[in-house]
Amino acid sequence: MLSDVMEDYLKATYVLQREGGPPVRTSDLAEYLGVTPPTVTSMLEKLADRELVEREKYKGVELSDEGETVALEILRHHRLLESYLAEHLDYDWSEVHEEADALEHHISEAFERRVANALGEPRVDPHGDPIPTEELAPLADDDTAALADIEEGETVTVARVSDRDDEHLAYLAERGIEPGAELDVVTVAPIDMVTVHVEGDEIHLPTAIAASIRVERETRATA
Amino acid sequence: MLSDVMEDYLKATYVLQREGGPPVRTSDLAEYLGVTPPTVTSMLEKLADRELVEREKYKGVELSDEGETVALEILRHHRLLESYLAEHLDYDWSEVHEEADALEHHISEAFERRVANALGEPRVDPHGDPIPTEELAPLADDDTAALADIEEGETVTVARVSDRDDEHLAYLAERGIEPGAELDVVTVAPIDMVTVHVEGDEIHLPTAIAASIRVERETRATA
DNA sequence: ACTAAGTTTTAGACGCGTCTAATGCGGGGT
DNA sequence: ACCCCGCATTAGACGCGTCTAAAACTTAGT
Ligand SMILES: [Mn+2]
Ligand SMILES: [Mn+2]
Ligand SMILES: [Mn+2]
Ligand SMILES: [Mn+2]
Repeated sequence: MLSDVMEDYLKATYVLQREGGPPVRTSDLAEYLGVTPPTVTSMLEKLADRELVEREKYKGVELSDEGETVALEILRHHRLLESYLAEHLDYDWSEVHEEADALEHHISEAFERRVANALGEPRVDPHGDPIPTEELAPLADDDTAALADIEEGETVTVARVSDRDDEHLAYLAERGIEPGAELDVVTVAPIDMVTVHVEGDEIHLPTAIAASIRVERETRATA
Repeated sequence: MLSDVMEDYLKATYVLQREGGPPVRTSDLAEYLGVTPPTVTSMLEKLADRELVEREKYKGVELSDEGETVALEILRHHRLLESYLAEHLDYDWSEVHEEADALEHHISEAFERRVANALGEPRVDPHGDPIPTEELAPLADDDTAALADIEEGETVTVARVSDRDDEHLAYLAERGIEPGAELDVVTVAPIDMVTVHVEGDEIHLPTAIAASIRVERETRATA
């Protein structure tokens, strides 16, 4: 009953709302989705009519519970697909995103279930992002920090890497910076640069990239 | 560059052309695709403009070489997906068709390759239909006969079952009539019915169903 | 050769998702 | 308080894939 495109707007709104908080603005969605602002406005009207978002004109939009559920459903598809491609079809975790984006709107509930089952009901995808449960319960708040904000001398564990950019992902993959990796933060931003040690290697990361790596401070997650 | 819908028209044209020969008529496509004849006419014009079909007005349409290649590509996706779902995701061969139909337009060439590889480059799908090669070479002509046309007393091997109808498929699956099964044809059409023995069981098949089961007479294929 | 039946095409419309150009709103700096 | 500027919305258009209703063609039967 919802088009692919509507599902993408809802997913985008969810992601942006999670990182910037509501309301999500027209221009942010336009940029995220690669579309012009008037296009977003008209879609947002449609979504508001269907009560998938609450819209305040000129302010932006916030997902309704129903809209959030749709977003979680698509996110579950996306992340399950990424996990499956990586685990069973030999994809590298840096090339998995695009394929999942194309498929996420077209799989049945049966497919979702069987893939989840084949994977053993995973909780996180290859980038470290949480996979919504089958019941689509709201996700826990994110309590990680950006690598760019860590102090020199700290040791942290990589929790997530942004799946938004293939190039960055490939760059990090080559250097062993992936969810679960331990990082010693050596220097921060002598000039727009973070230097870390990982597995004995010294790696230099532009701040733009370091900002998209989320880390945990204590090793509390090694349960 | 081609829309999903165009791909579906090309695939449908291929299938109909294979079973009825060219030209494929507007109304046949309309019925096959569940769409009205004017809709087909307008799509066929578009396809002819792009030289994917040769069209003779009021007569019908025949695939160009390029159109056939597209059709084979989609058919390859479809049948590879069906095979993969059956083999690796625990689908029954009677429920595989719909999922493949939804996914066939959205997988990448990389996905196609990895799935083919995981399956060991299969030649036929779970319904016994041939899978086009990666190079999309034209398929060999079909030399099977319809079960409905077999004489009483013959023993035949099931080559293919039509994947068009879930209900029929489930019916046949339950009774062990699947590609590779040996059938003794006991009686033909006492009144619209074919009776066969398979694995010791006696099965009665309405002619409508028997017409959609393709069989081989000699056991020559047991190479 | 004519006509009726059936099929195909033309004509005109609609909803969707998108765009560009023009207009409208609203908050921050003087 | 006012003005500007940036952002958002409105207005109007377009291509796609679909439809219904009307017209045109084909063909088979007399
Ligand atoms: Mn998507
Ligand atoms: Mn991911
Ligand atoms: Mn299809
Ligand atoms: Mn099949």
